[in-house]
Amino acid sequence: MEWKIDENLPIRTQLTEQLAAYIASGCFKPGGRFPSVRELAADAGVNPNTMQRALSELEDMGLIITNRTAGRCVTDDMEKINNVRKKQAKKQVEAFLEKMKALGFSRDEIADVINEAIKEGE
Amino acid sequence: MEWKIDENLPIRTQLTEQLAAYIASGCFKPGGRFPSVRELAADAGVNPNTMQRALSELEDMGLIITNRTAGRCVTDDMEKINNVRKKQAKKQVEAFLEKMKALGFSRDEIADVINEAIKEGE
DNA sequence: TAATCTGTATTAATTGATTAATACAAGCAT
DNA sequence: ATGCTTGTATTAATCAATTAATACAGATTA
Repeated sequence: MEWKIDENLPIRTQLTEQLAAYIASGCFKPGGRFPSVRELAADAGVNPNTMQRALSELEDMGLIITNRTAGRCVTDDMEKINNVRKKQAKKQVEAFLEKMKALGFSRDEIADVINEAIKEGE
Repeated sequence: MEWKIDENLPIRTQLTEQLAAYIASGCFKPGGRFPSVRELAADAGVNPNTMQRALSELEDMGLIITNRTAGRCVTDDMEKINNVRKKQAKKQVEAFLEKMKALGFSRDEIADVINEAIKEGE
């Protein structure tokens, strides 16, 4: 499992976002077992308390289900997962466009730059 | 002057980024007068100390020049300004692509979504 | 000259996030 | 039944960012 944590930004937020992305992208199977708080915390090199809060947020989003003593599992509600995926993507797109516009990029310029970047990555 | 501050993220970083964008996009004329620390701080609703640090970062980036007692002015080095503009844009593009990939979006999907979003805004 | 503005520096207080160190109750497997 | 793991809760400590309240020196301006 891979973690990209920027020490300068709130950790809990990043944990939530990345775990949500892992679920949304199918890295965690819908309906499948979800790792324990302590396991995830150790893996991410983070305090269990912080991870616990991130998981609470994931549950609020409806992405995981908690069984008090038997651990957690990923929701099997594919519609919910897809909704979260779309919502997160929309959020990223909007934030990106806003920042590019602030830098003075026109719509056309943004399209050019992004298409160029996508090509380069191949 | 417009400020978009997310209380959950480090303020100084956001101030620096937004001011850099204002300069990069030409909202502040190259070579022109730059507002005082106190003025900017009051306008942004932020502590002068925090704004001061943001301005220090802007100076480190070479975007503004400080005249100890006569205030500051924007650099007239257009090349420097353009470099910063490109650098910031690249940073935004890369961060955006990474997050979209984490959500399980393919290159084609990303291209579709972004082009759609650009169209919609018109 | 006096008032005002500039950037800068300093120290303390405050606030929030994160860590740390536990503890507890419930389920599950041996 | 015993030991293990689970999620959860609690309290204190730590650390960094931000705010607050000043102060100072130099330049400008009226």
